[in-house]
Amino acid sequence: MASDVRLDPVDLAILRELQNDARTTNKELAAAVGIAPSTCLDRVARLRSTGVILGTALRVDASALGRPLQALLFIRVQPHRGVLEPFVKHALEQPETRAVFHLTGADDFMVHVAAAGASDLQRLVLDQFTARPEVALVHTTLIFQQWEGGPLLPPTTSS
Amino acid sequence: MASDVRLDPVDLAILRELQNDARTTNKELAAAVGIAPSTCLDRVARLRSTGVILGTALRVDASALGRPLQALLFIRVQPHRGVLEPFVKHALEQPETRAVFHLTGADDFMVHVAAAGASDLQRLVLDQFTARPEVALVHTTLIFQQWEGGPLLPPTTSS
DNA sequence: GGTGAAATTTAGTCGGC
DNA sequence: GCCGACTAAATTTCACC
Repeated sequence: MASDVRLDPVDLAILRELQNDARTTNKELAAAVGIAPSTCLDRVARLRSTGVILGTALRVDASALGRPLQALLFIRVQPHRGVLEPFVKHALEQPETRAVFHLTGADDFMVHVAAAGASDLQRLVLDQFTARPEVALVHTTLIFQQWEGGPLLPPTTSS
Repeated sequence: MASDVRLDPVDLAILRELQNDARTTNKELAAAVGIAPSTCLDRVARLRSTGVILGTALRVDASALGRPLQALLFIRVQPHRGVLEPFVKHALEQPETRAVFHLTGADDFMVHVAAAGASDLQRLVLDQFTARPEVALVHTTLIFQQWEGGPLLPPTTSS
């Protein structure tokens, strides 16, 4: 549903604009990319239906919500198929979990969490991860600061 | 600007709704949380002005945009103040970069990237990171799959 | 701080090019 | 595929509680 979609320069301009601010009105968006509002509406609808645009997410301040301590948990699980799905499910059920990554390498998973403080993080790691039977090892790293990259756009091909 | 903001149950309901779908109309949102549309507009505006809501981001499919290979780069830099800012700036300037994290522990930074393929990733790591003088070591891990967590909400306090 | 109705802006539809 | 006029629905303002 989302592979090899043809994106012309106008589509790319739309994606760039909306990634800066997904609340941009269709009218402004059309003016910014140089097409009529009705055409712009079609373009965005197509980008949605083809799966290029997956949705719009609210960016919230974790500190303002009382979760100022963010960390990465690197986790090794027992090498059996069938433990992966329950593990991921359990990780996603924790309110502190922001994202889960299944990785190559020595550590099987990385879980990005936002905790209320050191004691909350300690409880999360020990009770919700280390204590689980399929979890072999948890290594915790704190996040000092983080930055978001610019708009995600296709690689520039010289074809 | 964003610390110790008082959030009542209505605010939390608004945040939960909008994190599910940031395009929810104000009318629907008001109905969902049980207040008048105009009141709801005030609430959301306050959440924005107080910095709880930082913005709305478009979620795009990296594969659909021709960047199907995502990876984490763990990077150690020379232990001198003054190298951090230029390094972060350079990392964020790469079109493949999705996010940059400054970490505790042996590795100073983790850079989340989305590449067009193995050769693009190789070029990125070698030419844009390993080649830089302040970079001491780069360790690359591929991402098999990733999941997003649920809505980020304040910890439930029993006060 | 919350509300309901009015005024304004926007999204979304449709026939024609 | 793109445009421009039209309809429907939304946002936003405001006087009042």
